[in-house]
Amino acid sequence: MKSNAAAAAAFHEIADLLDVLGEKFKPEAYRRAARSIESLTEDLGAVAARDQLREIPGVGQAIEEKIREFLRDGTIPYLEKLRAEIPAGVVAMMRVEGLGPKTARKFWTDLGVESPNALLEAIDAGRLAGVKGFGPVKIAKIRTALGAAASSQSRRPLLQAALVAEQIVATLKERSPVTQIEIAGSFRRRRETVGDLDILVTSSEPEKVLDAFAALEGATIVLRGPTKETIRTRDGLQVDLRVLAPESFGAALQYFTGSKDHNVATRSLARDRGLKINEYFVVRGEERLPSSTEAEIYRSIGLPWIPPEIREARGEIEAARAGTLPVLLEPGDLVAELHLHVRPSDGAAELAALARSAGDAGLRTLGLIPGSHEEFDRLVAWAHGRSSPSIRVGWERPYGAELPKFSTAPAFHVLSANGLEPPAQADSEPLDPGSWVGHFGSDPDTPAGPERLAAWSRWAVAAKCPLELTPSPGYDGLDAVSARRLVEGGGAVVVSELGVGPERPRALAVGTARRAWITRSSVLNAAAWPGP
DNA sequence: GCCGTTTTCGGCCCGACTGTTTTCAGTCG
Repeated sequence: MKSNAAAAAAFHEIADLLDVLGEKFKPEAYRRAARSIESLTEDLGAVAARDQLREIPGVGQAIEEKIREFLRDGTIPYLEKLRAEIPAGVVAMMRVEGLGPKTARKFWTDLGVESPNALLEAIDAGRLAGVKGFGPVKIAKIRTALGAAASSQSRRPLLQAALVAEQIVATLKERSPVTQIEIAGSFRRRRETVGDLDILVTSSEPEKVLDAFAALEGATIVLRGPTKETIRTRDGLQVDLRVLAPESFGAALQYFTGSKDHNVATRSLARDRGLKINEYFVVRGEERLPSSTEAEIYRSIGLPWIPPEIREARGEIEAARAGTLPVLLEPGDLVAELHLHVRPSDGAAELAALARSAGDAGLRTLGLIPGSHEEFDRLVAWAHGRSSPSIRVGWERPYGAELPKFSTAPAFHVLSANGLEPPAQADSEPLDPGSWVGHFGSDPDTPAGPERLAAWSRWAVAAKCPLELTPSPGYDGLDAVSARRLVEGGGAVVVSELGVGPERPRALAVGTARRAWITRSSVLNAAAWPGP
């Protein structure tokens, strides 16, 4: 496998192994290159063929050579050497909560402990007692973390995190004196998966907010200081809360939204202007510049405000500087929801309510998908002549499956990839007009990997077939990197929030579209789309 | 290992928090 994702994985692994060796700056250098490669909208092989690997941020001479080795042989000798030197379990130990490279290395070299399991045995055998730096509290914590490491997943799908986030924000607003509240981090950037939630608040009574946060149902307190508190929810999601002074809110929001690479770039711009940006203020010498809003932070470095979804150091700083930031898709740009499944039990009253919600949400067209032939006919009859919104009845079937005979042709076709790879030939399958492909994962819990999504977007460019974005990027819908690849190639997307009721304001599918630098002109169901 | 409209060498974010250590090291974000 010589995909971008596989190359990135190799560099991430090199970084982890170098961490164990105690290298100070190399791991970050390899990680930076890995992140750049992950967000590349082109195949690494194509970039190498043009001899432009060095243009990838974070790729210099040494990493360019390793990329070429990888593309040629599928392996990197340097990585092989490191693997031979360091047991894989030591990296796994480093991953355990509260353990880092120093500790993992110490256990390995001083105690001969080479894996999390071996560490557990060593603790039970009392071999950690008396080791310098490891008191009873720390040992107990490690023991707990070892138990948790096996069961808790690290990152979870965006949608799942959104449900938790909404709940927590609503509760804090209701039960504590918060003035401003915002979720920062990768959730705000609408990454496909979220590792933790970073909640920022301002309040005149911080203690009360911290208390309310600690009292959230099912919460376990991980740590609590005067300005910062961390809990773990019942299902294992870590949530950080930071209480800030209002004059620092913009600086903190910018700082904790990231991404890391974006912040490195903004800080370097600040340095060029004789400024420093930290999580509290923009500082010129001793002077604190206004830092209560993000716009002020960006203004101080001569930039317009940059939408959080594209803060990934993938050209947004340059675009902001040149005044060419894209006008990203907004929820209000969507004039149609084209992916709404109708339940067999939905009678005329329920359908009318759906239509009303859609109209209330500002939609001009609602696309309904029945589950059976009979329902199809019933819906077509019901939909006839309706307007504001007008109703279209479509059909969903696995990609490649034959379309059943209908008395009236479906208005649109959702073709489910269902975990399959795209056909090798773009034109192997004649597509009905009004077709697009979605459901890339094999089931709701299994995401399609970046390789498969990239393959579908390559296919879609050639086949001139739109692909679907949903609230579960990488799972049922396209991820942002592949979506950007698709529209850069001239392709289009259908943005489906999969609902018209209260869940619609979440706009997670729109978030993914924004992350992919998508403007409304590439969106089939947005106002400005030139038409099929 | 990467990077450079102040540097091709010398930087690379740094503050909060915890446990243990009596002044700090490690982790985390």
